[in-house]
This record gives sequence, structure tokens and C-alpha cells, in this order.
Amino acid sequence: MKSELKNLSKEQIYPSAEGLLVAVDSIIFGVRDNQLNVLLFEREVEPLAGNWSLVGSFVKKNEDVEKAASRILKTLTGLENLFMEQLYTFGNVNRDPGGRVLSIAYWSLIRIDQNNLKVSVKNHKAKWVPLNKLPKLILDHNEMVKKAIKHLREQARFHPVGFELLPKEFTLVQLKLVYEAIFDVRIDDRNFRKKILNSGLLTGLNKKDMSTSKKGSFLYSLNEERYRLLQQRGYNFDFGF
Amino acid sequence: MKSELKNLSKEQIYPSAEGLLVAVDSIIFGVRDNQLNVLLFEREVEPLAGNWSLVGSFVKKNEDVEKAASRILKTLTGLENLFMEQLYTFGNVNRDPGGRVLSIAYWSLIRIDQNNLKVSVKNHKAKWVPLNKLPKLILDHNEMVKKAIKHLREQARFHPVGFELLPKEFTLVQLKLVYEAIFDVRIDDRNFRKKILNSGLLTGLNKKDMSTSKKGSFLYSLNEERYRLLQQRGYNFDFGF
DNA sequence: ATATTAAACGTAAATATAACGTTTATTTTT
DNA sequence: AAAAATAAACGTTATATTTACGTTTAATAT
Repeated sequence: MKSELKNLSKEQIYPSAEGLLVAVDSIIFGVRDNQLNVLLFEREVEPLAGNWSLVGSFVKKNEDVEKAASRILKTLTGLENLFMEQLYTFGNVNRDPGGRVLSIAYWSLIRIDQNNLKVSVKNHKAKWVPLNKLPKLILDHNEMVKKAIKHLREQARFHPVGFELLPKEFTLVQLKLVYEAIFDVRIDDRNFRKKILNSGLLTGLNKKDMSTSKKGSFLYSLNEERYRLLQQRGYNFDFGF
Repeated sequence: MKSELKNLSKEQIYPSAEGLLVAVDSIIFGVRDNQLNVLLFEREVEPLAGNWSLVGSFVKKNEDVEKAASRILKTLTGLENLFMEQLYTFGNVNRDPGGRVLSIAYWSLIRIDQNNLKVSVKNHKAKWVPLNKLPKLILDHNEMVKKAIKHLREQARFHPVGFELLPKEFTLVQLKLVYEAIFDVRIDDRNFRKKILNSGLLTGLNKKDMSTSKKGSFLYSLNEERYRLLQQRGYNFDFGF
């Protein structure tokens, strides 16, 4: 049956349907200077060239939507297998004055450090911006970021996504800073430790990171199996706020 | 600027973009016979006429996506202000053999009772189906339902959405049956009571529903303000399972 | 009166959370 | 070599929540 249908144009099969333009946009989060940041770009194409925006692209006719979102991320960061999830589809008629364009927004978590942003990023005008210093973005992109933040916070509250913002090896101090950045609160050191160590998510590595103190602080890695379980089952990451 | 752009065709403004067909589909949940049910329809149009599916419709060129989803619900049930949220956009190239069609799925909660499904439903071939008796649906609709169930369970676990499946006045017994239906578990009666009454969500009405027992069971209504607060803040609706 | 039964009420142990104080390992300073 | 400094690690106690059960009550039916 599929092959039978393939030879018909869509207009014949769905005569009442009208084609719309479909884009994907990416909200990319990272933690820098103990603050949650978003990756922004200076738009290169008209209309609205020169303004700040999220990264995005049109979805090609023969391209899965998810693939389009991955393509953007890959092009931008050079990395694959980043944490990326669909956020929401923005579909108001007037959201883009340039035409009827839907945007399927995706959100990603990435650790800002080392050389993980490819040269291509440096060729674009890109910058990390802390949440409290977001400029006016084009179209409804501010709304997208707002929704993404809300979603990130909900996710991070009951699922172990916070770890996606850290390197493979990390200290409890770093982990706490990530959670403080996500929720924008101060967390009690001793309660944080207790709860995280109880979660079974960490594997102690019996070595120390000496870069931030005289005493040094123990390094841990994430127990992947436990991570998947808690991602699935849920776990409470409230820390007394 | 907007008026300037309005006179250009979208091809001039976004020359690289290709129009795709966009549909919305609705996963509508209700509780019947203490079981979570989904509302299914016999598809009337080709291709695949005669098969069971979710309700859906194409998004019109001058119609907000959310409006399209509301339109479907309204047409179907005659009710407005139902609980409805966007679930996920299904965007694989080959999800519909009839053409490149994206589908933006929405999920709804409705209480099955009285005459709340309009005549229009009765004219369509529609039926409520318990989750464990879902037939094969068209396209990727089974996947949509699966995702919606997962999402409903996550939502119901930390937000007070369960109440959307009940009438304005309800008993603790009914409420418990709703939660048992959603999570497909048995909940301890006494612990359920304690936790729900502690949540501040209920207003006692000092009258009884006598239809299910000699003793009768007290009726309650939902404290709307508290509902909104907990919808926002989150509240734990785990009941020891 | 007595039995019946769904609904309502109660308690105690175990676990988790919240709010604090103290000690340790290392480097820097004297 | 001892003392000071300090980030990191460890510990305690009160309160609240969760879990797992047992008991009583309000109405109808016998």
C-alpha cells in the first residue's frame, strides 16, 4: 500500500491540507561562573539580521524533525549524543512576520569548558549569556527560553538531568554549584552531600581535584545504570528550598 | 515592518524553506469502570478509512496550532475549557505514507459521565477503550497514546491533574479510584485519605453521596486556588507504590 | 435488636528532610 | 617546625512525611 501511495502527490491524497513552513530552534544551556547560561547567536540572514536569537533552521522536506534538531547541534558544537529533548512547538499564526512558520523547539544541556564548541561556532557570532542578562531576542525566542528554563527546572527537580552539565569526572562541590545555578538558590552543603550520596548515582574515584583548595576535593563519576533507572523512575532533587 | 513583509510571499522571504503538512491529533483520557480509557474514532477519510485512530485535523494556514487543537476538542465534546496540553510533535519523514505530515499531539482529560459528549460524537463512530484493550491504530497513533500515558503518569505524580477526571463534586472514594486507574495500582485507603486531606486541595461539602453504600460518603469540591498553586509548585502524589 | 458493609478514623515504626555544629587534610605563613 | 588558614568532609538532632497496619462508625438490611 505504501508504494501505491508514494506515487501520488500529497495534494491528491490530502486535498484539504495546506503546507506550512516548519523550523526547529534550540535552547542550549550551560553553566558558566556558577550561573546558568544560554547560547545565543547573532542572526545572519534577513529578515532581522544582526539581532540576537536562538540557533535554528528550517526542517527539510525529507528530514525527520529530530534529525534536523540534531543537525543543528552537531553543526554548532561538533558533538554528538548531547542531551537533547523536544520542548514545545510554537505555532501561533503571527509568531513570525516573515510568513507562517511553526517552530519546534528543542532544549539541550552541555558542559561549557575546554574546546567543546567547534570552530564553526567561533565563525558565527555566538555568545553564552547568563539568564539574568538575556537581551531582547527575535520573534518569540524570549518566550522559548522562558519555557525552556521552566521545563529544565521541573526536569531537574525530579530527574537526574543536572549531571548532563558536568564533565565525566566531577566533585561534589561542582555538582552542588550546578544545582544552585539551575534553581538559583543556595543549597545546604551537608544536606546536599547526604542526599546525593544516598541516591546511589555517584561512584567515588578515590582521587582528588586539587585545583580549588588546599585539601582537594574527591572526584566522582556518574553510575550510568543508576542514572537511567532514576531518569525513568524519578528521584527527588529538592534540597530544602 | 510587519506590513512591509506582509506583501511579500514567503518564498521571497525564506527562499530555502519548504512547506510541510501539519496536523494536530488528540489523545483524550477518561476514567470509566475504574479504568483509564482513551477515546478512539473510526477514520472516515481515505487513506485508511475504516481503521481506528485518534481524532485529528490539519492545521489551517491562518489558524494557531493551539486553536486547531481546541477546535477539535470543541467540535467533538461540545465543551470548552477542558484540560488540554501539548504533548509532543511527531515529525518523522515516513510517519504517514500519504505524504510528509507532521503531527502535533495534544492530550486532554475529561470526565466520562452524563451527556458531556455532544451529539456530533455519536454521529462519528467513537468509542472509549480501556488502555489494556487498545486496538492497532493507524500511523503512529499507538506510539502517541503510549507517550501520552507516560506523560499523564508523570504529570499526575507531581501535579494535581487527577482532579480533571472528576465532576465538580466528588467523594474520596471516587478520587482514589481515579488515582488507582491512572497508576494502575491499589492504594492504601487510610494513607490516601491522610495525604489528600493534608494537601489542602479539598473543601468538604458536608453532604453525602448515598449511591454506593448504606453509610454514604462525604462529597468534596476542589479548592481552585490551592489547585493552581500546587499545579505550579508541584506536590507529591505518590501513594506508596 | 442484630448483622452487614462501605466509609471513616487512628497509631506506631521507619524513613526522609531541614537546620544546625564540628573535624580534617592540605597549603601558606610565621 | 609550629601555627594559621580554609575548603572539604563529616555528624547530630528535631521535625515532617511515608508506610503499614488495626479499629470504629453510620447507615441499611435482616
